Amino acid sequence: MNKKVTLTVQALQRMPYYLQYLRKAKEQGIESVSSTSIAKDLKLNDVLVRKDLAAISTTQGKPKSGFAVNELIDNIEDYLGYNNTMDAVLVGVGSLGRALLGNDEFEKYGLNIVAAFDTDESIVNQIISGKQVFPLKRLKGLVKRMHINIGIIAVPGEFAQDVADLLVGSGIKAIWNFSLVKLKVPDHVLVQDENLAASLAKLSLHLRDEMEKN
Amino acid sequence: MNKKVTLTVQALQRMPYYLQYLRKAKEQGIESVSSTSIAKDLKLNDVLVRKDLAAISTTQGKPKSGFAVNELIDNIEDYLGYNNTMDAVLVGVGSLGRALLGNDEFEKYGLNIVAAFDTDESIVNQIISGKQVFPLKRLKGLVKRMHINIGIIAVPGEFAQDVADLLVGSGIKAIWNFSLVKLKVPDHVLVQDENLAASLAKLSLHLRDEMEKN
DNA sequence: ACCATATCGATAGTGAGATATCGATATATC
DNA sequence: GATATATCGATATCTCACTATCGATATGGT
Repeated sequence: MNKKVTLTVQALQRMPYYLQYLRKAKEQGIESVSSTSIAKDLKLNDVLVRKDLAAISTTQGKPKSGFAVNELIDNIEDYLGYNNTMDAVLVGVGSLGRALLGNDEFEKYGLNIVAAFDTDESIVNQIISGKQVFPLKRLKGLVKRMHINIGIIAVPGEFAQDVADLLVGSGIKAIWNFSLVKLKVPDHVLVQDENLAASLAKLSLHLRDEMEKN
Repeated sequence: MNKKVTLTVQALQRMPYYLQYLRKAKEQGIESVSSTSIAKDLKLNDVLVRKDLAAISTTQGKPKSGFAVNELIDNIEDYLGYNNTMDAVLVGVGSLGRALLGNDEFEKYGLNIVAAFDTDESIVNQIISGKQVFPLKRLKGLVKRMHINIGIIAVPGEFAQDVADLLVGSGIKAIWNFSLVKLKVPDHVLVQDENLAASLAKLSLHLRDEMEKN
């Protein structure tokens, strides 16, 4: 059973970093870590780390030694649901879609892409990275039959809303959206936007600032 | 010339959405838009939109009509540097790396990947999506000669810091980091972390919450 | 030409998240 | 076994992004 805690969005986003850090520590045979040292290595405030860990940890940290690595790892994995996998379908087998299909890291994070969909005749029925590509018209049936909860949108912006509507109509509960379009969906459906353009914008601005210094 | 304004990080991240929205409006022949309507469609607060646009716009918005679409597009593109391209190198030609190489969208955002690097002998010297893959040892020479400013890290976590060190040593000014490792770099180097695991965490939690309702 | 109203910019208020501080406590050292 | 100290949890404070409100103004409709 999971503890009934509600982390802030930001805290939640830090969890994968903690997990990565803890796993690495475990590999090195370290059995307990302090929030201070985590904070230093991850460039965070130590109180912040302590609050984050306190929120998901079943046991308290001990003065002088800190938190038990193994337990923390279990707690975080449990909280993030890395143990019970989520099934997903992917729509749009372009360059980005192929990458997502081929990314074996996702399984570690509890995501399992069971099938892909596209309208392009030349791609349909192929098997890419071990996943079959189906024609889009078969999406609804498949999603309903297999009780899939997550849809990944990797199509060009102009088709994103249509695909979203289709996914929602098929009973999907969450959408991972790689297009730049703000999707209109019912309240109970979560849209997680992945905004690569925003990252590029930050890079661009930093470079401009650096240039202007010289 | 760019205006000397400093947007907050969050505002900066919204810019690509505004841009996408405005381009679509332009396609439909719309000449002016109000911050109210943008806010409604993008699910943002109208005052927020107004502040964002005021920060980058050269002209003011007019009551009853709003902002001139064409001008706003120019302003945002100018601000985000979509017009003068940034050259980048990519390190790590795994599934993710291939995807990034193949993503033709990046060019629209001003990013141009000029070369890729990997240590895997079987990949080196191949041409993938029109970009040549070089052995990692040649990175420093190439980056220095071509004055590349951006490095993209798409290698497994355990090698990420080493690659970062190499990039920094080659004179790179910004790193786009797709690994989950918090990189240690000098102050003048910007690290932009792309945290897909965090997105998955959000999806996972939302699903769990939805399940518990029933 | 006038009026109603949508939109704007500016200022003040709110709230979530991050940080600083403090006393308590367990452990390592002597 | 006593003491010094690193670490913890709790509370208070601060910060900054976002939101709500208000008067001003230009434009479309009558």
